[in-house]
Amino acid sequence: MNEDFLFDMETFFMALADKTRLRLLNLMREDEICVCFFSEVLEESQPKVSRHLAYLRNAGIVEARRDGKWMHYRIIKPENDFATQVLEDILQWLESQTQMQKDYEKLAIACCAPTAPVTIMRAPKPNTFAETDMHVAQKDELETFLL
Amino acid sequence: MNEDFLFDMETFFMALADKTRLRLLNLMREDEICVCFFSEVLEESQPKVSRHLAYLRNAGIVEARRDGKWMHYRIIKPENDFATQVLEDILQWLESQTQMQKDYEKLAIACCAPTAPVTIMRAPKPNTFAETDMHVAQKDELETFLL
DNA sequence: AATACATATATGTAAAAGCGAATATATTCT
DNA sequence: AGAATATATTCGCTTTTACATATATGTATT
Repeated sequence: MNEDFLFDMETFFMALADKTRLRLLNLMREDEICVCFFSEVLEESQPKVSRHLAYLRNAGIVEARRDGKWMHYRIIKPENDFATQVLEDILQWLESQTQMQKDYEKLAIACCAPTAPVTIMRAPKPNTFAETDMHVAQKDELETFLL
Repeated sequence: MNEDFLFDMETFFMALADKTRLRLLNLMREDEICVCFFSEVLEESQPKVSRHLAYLRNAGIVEARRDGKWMHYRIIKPENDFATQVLEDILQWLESQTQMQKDYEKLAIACCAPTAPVTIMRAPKPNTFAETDMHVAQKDELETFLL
């Protein structure tokens, strides 16, 4: 599907031209993620996260899946093949950035913490971290990150 | 050079999130181009073109070269390797779009026209088209495009 | 140096995007 | 059904962006 009239480049790039949205994409790069984790990890209000996710969804970059009360968002392959290629490049790019790496570590630690913050206490963990046990080293990091 | 603090992804994508700027990039995809050609081909005012070129320049995507009265703009390799990769993908993407193909043809025809429009009469042609002679078929197209 | 022309910048205004707070909706639990 | 939880949407406001018009700057020509 490369019919250009079906895919709006402006909307696509506008969706990527925002730090919050790039951070959201980064957290989704391996797995679908529940909304409350975004809010917790990025330390942003729930409405703000929700609005930015809607923006990404309108641009055809992510899609949502309902799971009871929870909404999980994940990156999808855009309709346009060129967009898909660009998106893959961008995910690699994000992975290379220190800020994004920090966010991602914080997600990992939040998922593995024995006493989760209230906001995500009952929320379903991303599969990537669902089964992981926390190591001692990570417990130490927890202090640093969640303070 | 992939130090992320040296390269602002937001600015980069914001620069790409505008149709006028994408059209400008498309016209530059093979060669540097003089400002008055942009204005002529896109049928946009010179100040508007100039502002958008400044935007692209701030984002580190194009650079300008002065040639007497004329300013030539061309695409440059961004500082960041990931940005370079994305930019290459985007140029291919542009090339695939019918709107962009039309712009490009119009550039070719404007450069080859025997009686150039006033705005570009004395302007230096892009090298790509500087030596080209116009074919009969293109002369016919001229009527369609420049009317 | 004065003029003319090409390009750049500044300014005023309208449109759009972002945000927090409050509210609405959907789902589950009791 | 009603309360509680998770997410989405709306509203009023501020900030940003885009465009048009006007003005300034830089070259070339005279």
